[in-house]
Amino acid sequence: MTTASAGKTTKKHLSADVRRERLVAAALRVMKRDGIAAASTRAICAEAEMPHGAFHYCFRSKQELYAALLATDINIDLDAAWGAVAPDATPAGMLRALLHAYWEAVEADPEAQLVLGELVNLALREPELHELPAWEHRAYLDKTTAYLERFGQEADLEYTVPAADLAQMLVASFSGVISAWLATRDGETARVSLDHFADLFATLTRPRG
Amino acid sequence: MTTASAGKTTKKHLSADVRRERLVAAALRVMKRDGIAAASTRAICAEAEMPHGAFHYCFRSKQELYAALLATDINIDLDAAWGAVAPDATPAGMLRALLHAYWEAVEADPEAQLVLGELVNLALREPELHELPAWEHRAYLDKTTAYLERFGQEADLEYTVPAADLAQMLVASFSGVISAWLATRDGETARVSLDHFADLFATLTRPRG
DNA sequence: GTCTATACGTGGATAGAC
DNA sequence: GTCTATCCACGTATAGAC
Repeated sequence: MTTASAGKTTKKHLSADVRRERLVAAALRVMKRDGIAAASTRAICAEAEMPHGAFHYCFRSKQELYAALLATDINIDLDAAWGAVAPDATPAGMLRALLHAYWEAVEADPEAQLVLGELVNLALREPELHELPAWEHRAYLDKTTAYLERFGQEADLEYTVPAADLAQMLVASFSGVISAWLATRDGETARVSLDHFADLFATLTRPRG
Repeated sequence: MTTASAGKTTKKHLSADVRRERLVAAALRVMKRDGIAAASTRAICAEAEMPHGAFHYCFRSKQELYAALLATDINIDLDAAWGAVAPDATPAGMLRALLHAYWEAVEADPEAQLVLGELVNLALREPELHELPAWEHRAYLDKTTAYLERFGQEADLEYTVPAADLAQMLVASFSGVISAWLATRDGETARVSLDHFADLFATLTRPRG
């Protein structure tokens, strides 16, 4: 303690790491609320209750913030969404439950999907960020594939196409339903589509042996 | 002819309508090349070889240009893509041909998909533009539904789900495959997904009677 | 390490000459 | 109707005081 203000609950002298975290969180809030275009470095610092100058000793550039945002898991947490799904139903019922669990998370936070879309679009334009959407997509596919394989073992099922192919289709159809829903906000239609997809994907399973 | 320069091939005194067209076309070129963020009114006017001031007596604001862009059919022309598909194959073969025809158009012009995504994301944020993606999506669904019904009649098929539901799934799965491909640029995987989808959707058809 | 002030470019939009 | 010059707000980034 070299100063006399040791007892004050001052917010100064935060480490650069915690500042980075707060800036990332603040950026996400601003983007969800007002869109990525409104998330200037000034707006983000204001949201984080930091002076504007703080930005550039936490990030060398704004692109670095974008990269940090894409590295955090903005997307739905598959483990959380699928953790509660009962593992002993029929394949069709199982897949329906899976998709509905995921869908609830989407409808609970539409802004997250909007921001994710904006961020991915932006990254696809910047050569330095282009690999990030690819990585995120790959991670999603891997998680889905692993889940399908685990489920196949537990329910004593096998798939008539490679599990990776089925994962691709699951992810693609879900992503497409989200896009449609963001435009129309018609949740009923989205659910109908998901149910149909679940029934279709169930036809790609059969008892093992 | 009130001036002495009657013989010159001057580009002046264009009607506001043709200027609007040229600005919209120029905007699309700039966006495809450099992304929507780089498509400033200045850049667009330069691309259209017009002075910057021309912009604001063709459009009251930049939002008006966005609206004009979304009104033009940036998306794949379904009639053109599907016109060449042979109508006498099996349902699965027919659907494969359909999806492949569409997919060729996507891979032939990836930038169009990037711009479309950027434009839709932008419109979803602006209350005044929010209805445009909904309209475009609706138009796409209607066209797909009409096509499915026509195909059903010609091939003497019926669908085990409403044609509108099937159209939703076609559009959603396709849109999802595009998203994945934009991130990964893995055309082989995209085609595998599309073939699987075609086979699945074929199971939703049966001979009429 | 922290923050203020500022530099510098660019954005959309407009006023007013022609 | 057409175009030039300009306005003003805001973007990222940095210099330099504390």
